[in-house]
Amino acid sequence: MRPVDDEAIPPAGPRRRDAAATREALLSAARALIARDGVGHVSTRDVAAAAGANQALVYRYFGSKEALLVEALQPTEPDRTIAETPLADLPHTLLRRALDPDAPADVRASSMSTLVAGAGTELVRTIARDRIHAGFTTQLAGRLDGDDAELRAELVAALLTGISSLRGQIGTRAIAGADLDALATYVDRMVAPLITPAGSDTAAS
Amino acid sequence: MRPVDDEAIPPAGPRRRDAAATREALLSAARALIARDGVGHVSTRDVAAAAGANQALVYRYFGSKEALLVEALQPTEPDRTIAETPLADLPHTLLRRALDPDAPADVRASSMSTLVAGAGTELVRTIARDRIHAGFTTQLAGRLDGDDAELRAELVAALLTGISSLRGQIGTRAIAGADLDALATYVDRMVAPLITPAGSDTAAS
Amino acid sequence: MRPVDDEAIPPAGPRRRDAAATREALLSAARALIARDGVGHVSTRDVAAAAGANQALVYRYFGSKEALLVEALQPTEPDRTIAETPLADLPHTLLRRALDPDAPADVRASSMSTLVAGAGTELVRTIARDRIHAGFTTQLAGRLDGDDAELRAELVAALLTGISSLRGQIGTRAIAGADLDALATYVDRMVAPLITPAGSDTAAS
Amino acid sequence: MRPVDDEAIPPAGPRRRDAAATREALLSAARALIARDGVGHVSTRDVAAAAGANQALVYRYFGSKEALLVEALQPTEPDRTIAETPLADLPHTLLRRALDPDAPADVRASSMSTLVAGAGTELVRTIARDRIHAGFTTQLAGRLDGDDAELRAELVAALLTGISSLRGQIGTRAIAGADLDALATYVDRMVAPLITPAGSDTAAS
DNA sequence: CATGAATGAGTATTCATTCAT
DNA sequence: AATGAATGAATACTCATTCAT
Repeated sequence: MRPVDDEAIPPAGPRRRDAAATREALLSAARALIARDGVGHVSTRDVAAAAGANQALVYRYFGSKEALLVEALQPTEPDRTIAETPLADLPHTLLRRALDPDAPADVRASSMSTLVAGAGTELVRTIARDRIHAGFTTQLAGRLDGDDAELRAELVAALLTGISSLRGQIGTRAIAGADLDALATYVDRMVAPLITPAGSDTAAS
Repeated sequence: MRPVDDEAIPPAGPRRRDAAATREALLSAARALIARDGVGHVSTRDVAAAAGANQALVYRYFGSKEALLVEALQPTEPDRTIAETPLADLPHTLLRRALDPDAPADVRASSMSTLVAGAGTELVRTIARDRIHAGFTTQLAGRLDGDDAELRAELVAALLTGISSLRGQIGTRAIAGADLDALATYVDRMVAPLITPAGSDTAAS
Repeated sequence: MRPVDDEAIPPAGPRRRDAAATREALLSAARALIARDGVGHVSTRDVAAAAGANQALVYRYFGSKEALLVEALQPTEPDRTIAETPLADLPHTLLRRALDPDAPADVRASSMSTLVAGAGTELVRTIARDRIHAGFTTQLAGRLDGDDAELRAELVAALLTGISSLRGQIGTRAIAGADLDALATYVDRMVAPLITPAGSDTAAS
Repeated sequence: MRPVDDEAIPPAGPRRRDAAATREALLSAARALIARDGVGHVSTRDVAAAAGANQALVYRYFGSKEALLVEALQPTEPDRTIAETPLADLPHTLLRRALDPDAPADVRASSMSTLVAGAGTELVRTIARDRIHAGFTTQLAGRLDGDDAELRAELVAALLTGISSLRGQIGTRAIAGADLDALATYVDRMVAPLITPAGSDTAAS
């Protein structure tokens, strides 16, 4: 029932007398551990050790473990993809972003599949919900015509979340093994009925 | 699955001197707790209490907490839905099964979204993977014609997993609020490109 | 700022597999430590160590450190002194009880001066208040005639509390060095105006 | 003295580059906190914050938390009451001084009941003892005729200490609720046998 | 002279697990 | 077959204190 210990996260060298750097080191250690073991499995001790810092500094800089995690789960830079990508390109663009295995730890730590995997606590659920609401329920839905725009937007999120969970967390054979282009092709087809102008077909079942 | 205390799980009466029954009581208590609080939140003490049994019996009968959970996460009866439902009806049928909030605890405990939410541990990941392999990668893929059958089958699983996560765990506004019929309609449309005889259109993008 | 380490409390030998005895050992260790170091300075670890028991047993048997302390601060047997001693003998009788240096740890742990010395926490304040209310404000006052019975009764408590604080905690030269008989003589004289039938003298100042 | 948050202690503005003033600010903050929360509840961090100073300055100026507290617990100005008040007026005069809730923080911080309530540590015990020795065992006793002068003087201290503990710390019903005049009347009567020229009656019991 | 960064030891509490009965 | 006692390691968090700038 313990998380994987492969892919060890080496303790960073001591980063003496530099508050900003220490804070960042803690955050970044937290993200690495979250990405590797899941939100539910990070302890302040491990974070401090991985950051090469004293455990008490977590409280100096963040006030509580929870506050540290909340900050670690926030994406480091705002994502304009949903706002700016042409609708037709959106599905596979988002997919590639979500599945990029070379993404830095902070991106992986704040990915949807990481969040869903840590959905055992209200904290994480809230963060995940807010992120979907902002990106999909609000932003993407605003770009969709026709009925049920919010629902259709969230279904895009659901598909992407499901895929990244199966590929990144669970590791099912076909999805984990597929190449991105093949996946992108199918995702585009599945999403097409949601984003193409609904027109008269909304009523059809 | 959110840790709520509303829906209390009453301690079962003492089940003295009946090994099989005690074992079963532990399993069933574990399932109820998993369904209510998530895999990551069950303690052997709570399970024992809910089963009206002694905590040490977990070890007598299962050897470890982990082993108990593994068994509790297995579905109690084989599901013939994937094998027997006409392909065209399969998506919404599976969706209704996955989202039924009145399903018995053992079904909810072993649901995909419960598993994904507990994906912080290798144990749970393995169980989830095996279940998708059996139901989708193997069984459903076997019923699909054309290229990439396994991948297309797993994409159905991904969509359903994503939807039930967002509805049952995260609680996003539109998906959590939608009525099942509306959801089913859209799911059918999304899945259609995957299960309709692919014919010549597999190559088209 | 650390309490005295003289008069070491030896760790009791392991008291295996006897719940009642272990519970009692914890209580009694707690009382010894309270009597020596004050309520504010007992840690669950020290109590467990002094009791020769595991720290977790504090929680098994008492639920929390606070609950253990509350129980440890309770007198072990009800005191009928105030109810049954003739009024004229009461002051020196109570004094002797309060100052007996050979009293067992449980009596010393629950003494007024110990409580007052730990008055930094609401918990201890409440216990002290309740004890004085029961013994003096209610019981003794009920036996007093004339005006201000409650106040006069509490003044008896105040004097006794003050004396035992100065003798037992602070250790002032004269009070700590005095023999009990001399002390008793003066206490009787001080208390006399409070317990003698007030008659017409209440008005006099 | 009960840890209340009502009566908040505002952080003083920055007191830059004035060693003496900073030292004084720390002392005075310490006194305010002691008076409000009790000796056992002051942390160097809180003191520093309340003084608007850096926590490390506690060590620069005092060497240790303990040394700061020792100094904070000393009365700021010598009290001539015991030396100069006519014996007959002394009891109620001292009582009013001890119970004045509007006394400045430094007086309240160094009051006997505050000291007794912090008697869990040797440090505080020593301070309390020294203060009683100076004021009562030596000074007051010097003004008393007859036998056992030191003991009788300390008994006055004991009574006053007891009363202020029950009124200010424990809060027993009658003593905490009594008005000062009533209290003073009874205190005078109790103390009378101690300070009136004892003459031949010392032997009588 | 003053600051703020860093440290190590301490706190209460919980949990999976084993042992004796 | 079952019970309840006991254990050890882990967790989040706090505090007095020291060090480098």
